Amino acid sequence: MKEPGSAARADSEEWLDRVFHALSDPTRRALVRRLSAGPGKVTELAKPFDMSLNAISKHLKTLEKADLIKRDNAGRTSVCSLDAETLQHAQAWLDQYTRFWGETLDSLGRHMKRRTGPGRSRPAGRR
Amino acid sequence: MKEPGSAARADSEEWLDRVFHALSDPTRRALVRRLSAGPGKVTELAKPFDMSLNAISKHLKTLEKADLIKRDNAGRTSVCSLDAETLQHAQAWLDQYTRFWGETLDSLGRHMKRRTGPGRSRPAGRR
DNA sequence: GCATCATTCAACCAAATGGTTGAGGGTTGT
DNA sequence: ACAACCCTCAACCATTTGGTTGAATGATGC
Repeated sequence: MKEPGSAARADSEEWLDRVFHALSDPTRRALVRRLSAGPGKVTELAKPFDMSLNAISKHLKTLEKADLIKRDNAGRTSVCSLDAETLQHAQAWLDQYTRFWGETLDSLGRHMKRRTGPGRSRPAGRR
Repeated sequence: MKEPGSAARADSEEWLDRVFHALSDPTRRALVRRLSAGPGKVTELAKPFDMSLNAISKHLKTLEKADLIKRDNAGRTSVCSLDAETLQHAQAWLDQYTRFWGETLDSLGRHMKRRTGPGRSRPAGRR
């Protein structure tokens, strides 16, 4: 079901759409933060927020569709918990860009000749 | 003008809103990818895409407002380049959650019974 | 069986998003 | 001066988003 690692071809970046979109909302990030401290029932998760339970339910659904959380349905309550694997995949995506820049800023900057190679990254020789 | 590190108030997560939102669009991610290989003029950047130049201009503006790119205005052309620092800040945010889970998956994973209890799994780093 | 709690579904709304086209506004070249 | 070029601004449109309320579903408790 999850394709971050598997069919990661040009088409299936869709999951990144969902993940980053899910993370672009402060309420949902707050939910992620809360869930990072342990699972919780929906009503419990909703309590701190100044909006209807339904709103939170929708936010959780958004997070779920992004595979950022999973639900454990136990009777009449459903317990949500973080699925950090997806978070890691998102981070891995960012890593493609931040890593190279970390190097550039650090040490690579000076002994980096302009590599006009075919595919590989070429450090922006900026400013 | 950038507050990722400084005023970490509840409100100022706004920049994360912008960054993650900016990254939630495939066109904009493609632009980021392209820019990671070096700066480029707007028309040049727009060429590979199947949409109007104006659309790309707007996407670039979104990326700019998120501090993900910066513009260098040279005469009638404006050259965009990646500002990976912001990308790094976003990654740092994710790191709060993925780091702790990396551990969990690695070592903690096996002696970790399914903790469906309300107890809590493992205190993730707060803040 | 019936009321109640926990959660989701459905309809609705205002606002934002992603795209279009068309009109400018500077810059450059002749 | 003038046309061509690069890019942004403005208006517009369809669709999505984030929120609301109200009803429906389903498990629990009396």
